[in-house]
Amino acid sequence: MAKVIVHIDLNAFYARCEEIKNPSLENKPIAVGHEGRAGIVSTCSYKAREFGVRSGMPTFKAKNLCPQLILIPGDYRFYSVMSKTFFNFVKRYTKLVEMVSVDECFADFTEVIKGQDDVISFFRKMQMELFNETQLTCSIGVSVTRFLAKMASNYQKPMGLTIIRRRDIKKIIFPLKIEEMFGIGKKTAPKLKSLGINTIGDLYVKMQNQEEEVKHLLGKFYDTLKEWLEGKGSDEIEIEKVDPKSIGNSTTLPYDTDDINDVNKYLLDLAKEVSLRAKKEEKLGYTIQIVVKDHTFKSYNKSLTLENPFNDWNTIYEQAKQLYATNFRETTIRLVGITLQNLIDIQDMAVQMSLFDYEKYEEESATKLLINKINRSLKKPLLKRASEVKKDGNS
DNA sequence: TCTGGGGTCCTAGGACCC
DNA sequence: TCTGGGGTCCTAGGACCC
Repeated sequence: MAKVIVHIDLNAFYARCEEIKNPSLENKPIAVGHEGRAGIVSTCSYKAREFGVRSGMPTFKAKNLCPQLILIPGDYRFYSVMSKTFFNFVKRYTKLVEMVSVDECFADFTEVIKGQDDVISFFRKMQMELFNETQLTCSIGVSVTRFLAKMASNYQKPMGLTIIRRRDIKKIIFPLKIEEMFGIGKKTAPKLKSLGINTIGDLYVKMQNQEEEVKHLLGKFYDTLKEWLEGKGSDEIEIEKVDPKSIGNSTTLPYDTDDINDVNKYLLDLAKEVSLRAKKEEKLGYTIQIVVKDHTFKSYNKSLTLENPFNDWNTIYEQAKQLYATNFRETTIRLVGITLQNLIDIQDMAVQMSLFDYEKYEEESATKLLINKINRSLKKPLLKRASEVKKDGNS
């Protein structure tokens, strides 16, 4: 029996929040984002979109398109409160809710819908209820898989409601432009177009006629896409919060620079930020990665995996500094970032060691990492070498 | 005055072990 | 003795999403 999978998307969420805070902004072109170097539009109102303003657009460009655009700095605390209100609202209907980001969720309405003879009216009522209680507007997509529900919520905005049954795929999904397909971005779309694929339906047809060509282009993704288009994609809702796989921070510098001392100052701030977040999440990481964008916007990653996991700012900073110095000393850069990867739970680590050892380990991890590094290079047992190195260190 | 910042997942080559 | 093949880990880069 098919499930009823719903995707709910809050329309122009940040911009709508600003309108709720200050109703005089309603029906005006507004955007959340900051001015100046590297300022971009985070979200804009539908009025602003009429002028061609889009999210991700540099703010100066948005201003050019729409001189009367009202730029508002983000009030992320307020957005977070509104976001929680939204999720709590959905959870009143079903506990099977998966939050995908601040402004969207998947939910399993299979049980809720049983016995409802007018599904459309049911979701319309829900949509109005959300609006009346919170002033938030949303688009709702109802289908049998996550992919189709997502495509459905995207089909009509704002305040859209779209139901896609399996038999509607050809009618609703296939005529859409290929770039409107979830998972196809601005790199893959042109490649598909060069094969004569302009719509999602074209893609599906080519999957039958020119299988090898399309497969070569899409790799492993081919099978996933095919399943999606046949209505056989995943219909599972993940209720539990997913464990982060990495924790990172990055920043665009106020000016391009090749001064390593300048960069180190930013690396220090980033290291502290990453450390703080890792500790809050109770995670340690084995791998540190730095990311750099040069003045032409090309990005580079360099990473390093250590023997023992860590999350103290000191180790993060020292390793990042090292990675930077060995790879980018001569580069003029505009952005730098640090990411901690290969994460494990602190508990898992602490259980293996005694708590006492763990606390000590945390304090000394920077020293210990160094010891391990030396040990590895000498290929000698840890404890023996550690005592020797300590002695050396004290002398 | 081009292009934020947070992520996830995939690919591919090389090192290394057996 | 100069050479196979499988598996895993590490690293770098790229595509995509919100």
